[in-house]
Amino acid sequence: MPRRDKLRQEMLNDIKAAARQQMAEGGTAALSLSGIARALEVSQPALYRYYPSREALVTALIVEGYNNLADAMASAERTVPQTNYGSRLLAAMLANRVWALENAVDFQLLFGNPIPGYQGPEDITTPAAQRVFSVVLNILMEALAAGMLKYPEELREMPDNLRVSMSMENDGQPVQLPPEVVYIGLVGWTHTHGMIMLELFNHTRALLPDPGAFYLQEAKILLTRFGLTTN
Amino acid sequence: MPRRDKLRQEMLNDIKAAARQQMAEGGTAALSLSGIARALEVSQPALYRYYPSREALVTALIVEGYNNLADAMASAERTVPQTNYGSRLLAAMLANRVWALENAVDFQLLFGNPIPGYQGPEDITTPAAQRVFSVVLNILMEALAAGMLKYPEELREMPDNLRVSMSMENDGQPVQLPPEVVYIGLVGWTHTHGMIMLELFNHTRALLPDPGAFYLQEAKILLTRFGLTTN
DNA sequence: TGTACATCAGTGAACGCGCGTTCACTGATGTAC
DNA sequence: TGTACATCAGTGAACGCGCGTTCACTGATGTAC
Repeated sequence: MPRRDKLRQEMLNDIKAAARQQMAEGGTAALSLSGIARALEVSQPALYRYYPSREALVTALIVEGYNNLADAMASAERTVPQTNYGSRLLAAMLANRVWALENAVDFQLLFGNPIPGYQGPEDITTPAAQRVFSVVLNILMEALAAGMLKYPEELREMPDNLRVSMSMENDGQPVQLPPEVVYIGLVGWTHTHGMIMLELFNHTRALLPDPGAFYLQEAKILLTRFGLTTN
Repeated sequence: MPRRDKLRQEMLNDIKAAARQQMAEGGTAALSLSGIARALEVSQPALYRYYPSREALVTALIVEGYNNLADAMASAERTVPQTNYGSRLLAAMLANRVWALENAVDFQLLFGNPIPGYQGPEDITTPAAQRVFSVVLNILMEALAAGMLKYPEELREMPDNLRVSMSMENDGQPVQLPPEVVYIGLVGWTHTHGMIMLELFNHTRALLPDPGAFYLQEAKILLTRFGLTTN
């Protein structure tokens, strides 16, 4: 890579890092190009060499955020023996919480209030978002194929208005997922998401001495509900 | 009430209404005194007759929001016969979702990203927040007293780091709640909160054809987990 | 290896905008006697 | 009922600030021959 291109890559990363730093201090709404320019000691118009607008920078941060979260979950899950589906799911769920707490502003960017005046290009952000969910769905699909996944009774005859539909890319091949698998994924996602959100914004502080232990316990209970064990 | 005082009350309400209107259009971060002044066709400094600062207005909106949510849940719950604890809880849970969807910005104000530069006076906001949770806890306490609440197995011997502690005012008397009851409340709260948050910010749109049906189903399953029935 | 040109990074000045807050002031509404 | 005074609502002007974006320009880095 030519020298100039390398410097450009570094600058792109520096801008994103400064943006995150800024949001970490003043919240997601505090993201401003002028602040970034100040932090990097360049003039404000210089940033337009790298991102055509503030919106474009936000989009880049969001996409990178989804990818980082998905990577964190995937690499946590990969440390567990492949056939131990319950433990793999547990690892992914725990990684989700840890990532959210350690990257609180990124998490807010992805799952918090919509950014004022920002209308993200969905064709770019939604595939990135699906990557996160796919980490979990992949494990569920493997568990299903191995006959280790138990459909709970209430799903035996799933009413039409609950039939979740989703297809997933697997080695480039679009695969239509069984509604039950997506449903199970959603149950887990909604519950863990709620725990994370409430902990992140301090709503459970006065109640829960150890939110991590609570999270762990509920995650395990979730797994047993679908016939999966961990150890 | 003297005429001037009545006008003052109306103005206080008009300001809050305009603030909500403004946030509904541009998100919670779009709340600005100048915008409110414009909408009400008064000069900007005039607002300082009513709220000493922007912060004070935000605090008022938050407190009112918690109270409105608690009222919505409480009045939904009260339409059900008192001894039908499961149905009362279900009504409260459903009211929670409906209120969040119908008052999306208020909900964001209460449970979304912290407001930039705003450090709320916790001695004012936390009692208001507790009122919401108390609606649910009260029903659980009554169900417990009636012997209708089933502690699930995993709570038989609750480890210390899961012992949630909370006391509640009941007719002015502070009552120490059994950890198990708070725990059950938390399980319900975290799960419903996650479903609401993800639906509110459109993260489940591509997956769930009918988020309301999903919510209802999960709420019912939650109740059966603790031995409560609905009908 | 050297030259001529194209590409790119970055600057300083400027535009137009909205924001929260303070201040001295006017005029209307209420209160005490 | 009338008068004198205090309280309150609201105004216009001003302060100081930060923001995103555009523009014409300079100087450095890379490329073609």
